[in-house]
Formats: sequence, structure tokens, C-alpha cells
Amino acid sequence: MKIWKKLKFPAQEFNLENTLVNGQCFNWRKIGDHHYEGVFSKYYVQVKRDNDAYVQYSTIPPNENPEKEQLFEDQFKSYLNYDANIPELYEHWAQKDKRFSQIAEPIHGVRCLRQDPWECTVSFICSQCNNIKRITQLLETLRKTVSQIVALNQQSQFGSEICEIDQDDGTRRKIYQFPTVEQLQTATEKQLRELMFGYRAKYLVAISKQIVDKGGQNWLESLRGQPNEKIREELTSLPGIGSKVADCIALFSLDCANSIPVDTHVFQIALKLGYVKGLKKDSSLNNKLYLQIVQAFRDKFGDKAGWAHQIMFAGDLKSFQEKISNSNSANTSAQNSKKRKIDEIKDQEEEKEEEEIKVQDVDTKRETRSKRRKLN
DNA sequence: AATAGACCTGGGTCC
DNA sequence: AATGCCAGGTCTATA
Repeated sequence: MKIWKKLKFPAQEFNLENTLVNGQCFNWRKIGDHHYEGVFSKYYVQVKRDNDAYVQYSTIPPNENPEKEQLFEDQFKSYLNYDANIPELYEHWAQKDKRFSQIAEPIHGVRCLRQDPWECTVSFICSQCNNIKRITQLLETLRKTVSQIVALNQQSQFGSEICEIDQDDGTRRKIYQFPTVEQLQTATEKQLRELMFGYRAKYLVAISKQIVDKGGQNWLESLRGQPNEKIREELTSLPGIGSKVADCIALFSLDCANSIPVDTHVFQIALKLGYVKGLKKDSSLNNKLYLQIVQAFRDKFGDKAGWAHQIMFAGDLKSFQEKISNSNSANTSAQNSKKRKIDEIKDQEEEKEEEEIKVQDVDTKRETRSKRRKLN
């Protein structure tokens, strides 16, 4: 029987869906309405929203005494950046940007997580030319198989198994911890390719070795709190990590809230919203432009610009598009007329300030495509 | 200094 | 049913 623990966490502070499956991490799965399961640290965890004010969580294994329970709660709160006041930040950001104010309600309660830097590193190496679903699947396979490889090499029966879960179809599923740097190092490129990691396999093997040589987990954690430039410099010297992945690791695991990972989504957002002036419509994302976009986000959103960026990023994801359009159609109510007026004023101000930049409208293109898909 | 291509795999797309 | 294209990027080789 599960023991559920309560945590005070209003929905505007923490929306499970908007936070756990928005592309910043890949260790959570939806298993019901407002209900998620995941592997966190040495635990299998379920989280669900209890009511407007509380979330509940349960762990396997359970924490057998109050001290351990407290330790876990502290660890989990730290992972959730519990002390950050998200609604307050939202309000601040919504005043800075019109697009942000439009998506603030449908994508409310997004928290940037404080992830384990090693898991985060592996996750974002896997993210290149990939999608959330497949990344999640790859990492699940990695937990399971590397654990077995380690067990095999050490002639030990157990790898990093956490528990077994009963499934609806009557079978049982084993849950494993995320492999440590040293554990992943024991896997070969060939083994990882067989697990469908593709060309990312060689990066993972090489990077495990290099990070072990630098001091492993401790070295990664020593980067916490360092300036963004320093972190970028260290991480991009490793194979398979460029600017974008380095900035993801910095933002999501190394306390670098002003880090702005510029991927194709963010690039498109910056083009569409005219964040960088004087762009040609077919400009390519080179290093100089990358840094200009980073600067534009910082100028606009301030010292936690990376957190704001994650919400803008989620707003561009296909899986969140429906939420936004539903919310926009609800915006016709009289309640929102005040908000619309504010938007109009902002519109006018922005038009005065900035020249119209003509870029192919990404949304339109996407809509046409999805219509076509539905017809088929 | 800047910019194509290659790279694994899988999924939507186009006849 | 079959084919080429592209995806949440990085690395390498070149006019």
C-alpha cells in the first residue's frame, strides 16, 4: 500500500504537466489525470495533484523513519526549486513581453527543475535531432540496460534496481536508477548503438571517460553556481556538447537561471517576435546570432531569463499548442477585455519601436500541415 | 570566419 | 506502398 505525503504547492506555483513533460527533463511519464510517475534519485516516485493547494507524492522504497522522510522531502523540494515564487515572476515577465502574457495562463505553473547534472548531460546529448517521446524511451532503456551490463561485469546479481512495479496487464516492470558516470563508462559504443542511440553512442562513451578523468560527479557539481560563460567553456570542450546542450545543462542542473539554450524553436520565436533587429529572413543560426538571441532574452526578461525562456519554449511545442488555442478562444469573455486592451497598447508600442521584420509565419505553416494531416 | 554535409533512427509525407 | 525529408545538434572539412 502506498503512503502519500502532502506538499503545499498551489497550481499556479506548480503545474505538473507544464513542468514535468515540457522538454526540460525526460524521466517522468503521465499515468493519469494530474498524475505522473518517474525515477528520481534512488526512488521510484509518483506525484499527483491533490487539490488546488496541495500535491502529493509517494516513493518506493518508502522512507522508513521520519529523518529519512525529511531528507527526501528536502531533496525533492530542492529538485523542484521549491523556494522560487513562480507567480510573482510570471507577473513580472508578462509585463515585459506580449507573447509571454498570451501563454502565461495556458502554460501556468512552469518550474525550472534543478536536475542531477550527469543525468541532465546524458539527456541533452540524446536530445539532438530527436523528440521528447523517443528521448524518454532511450533514457528508460539506458537505465535498465546499463544496470544489467554493470551487473554482468561485476558478476553481481543486482545492478541499480530500485523495485518492481505491477502493471495493468498483470506483468511486472523493473525500475532502475540512472547509471552513474562510472557505470555508463563500462558500456561500449557497440552496445549503445544496439540500444538505438545511433551516432550519439560514441559521444556518450567518450564523455563518460572524460568526465571520470576530470573527477566525475563531483567535478560536474563543482560547476554549480559558476558564471554561464565559464560553464559553457568547460562543457563545450567535451565531445558532443555544443552551445545549446551546454546551456541546457547549465539552466536545468547547474543553477544558471540566466542561461538561454537557443534551439530551432527559440530561434524561430526570436525571429517571429523580432527580438534581434536587422535580421535577414533566411539568416542561419551561427555563433554570433546565437549570442545575440541570448542577450535579447536577458535584456527582456532579466536575471532569471532562462526560466522565462523555458515557458516561451513550451509555448512553441506542438503538445502545448492546443492548450493555448483553447485558452485564446476563451479570451473573448468580458473578463479578459482589460487584458486585451493592455495587449493592444503593447502592440502599438512595439510597432513604434521596431521595424516590422518579415519572416515566414511559422504558425501558419504548421496549421496548414496539421490540417492536411487531418484530411488524410 | 562562416557554412554545407554527415550522422542513427523513426515518423509524417508524397505520389 | 515506397521514397525522400526532416527533427529540440555537433563536428569536420572546406571555398
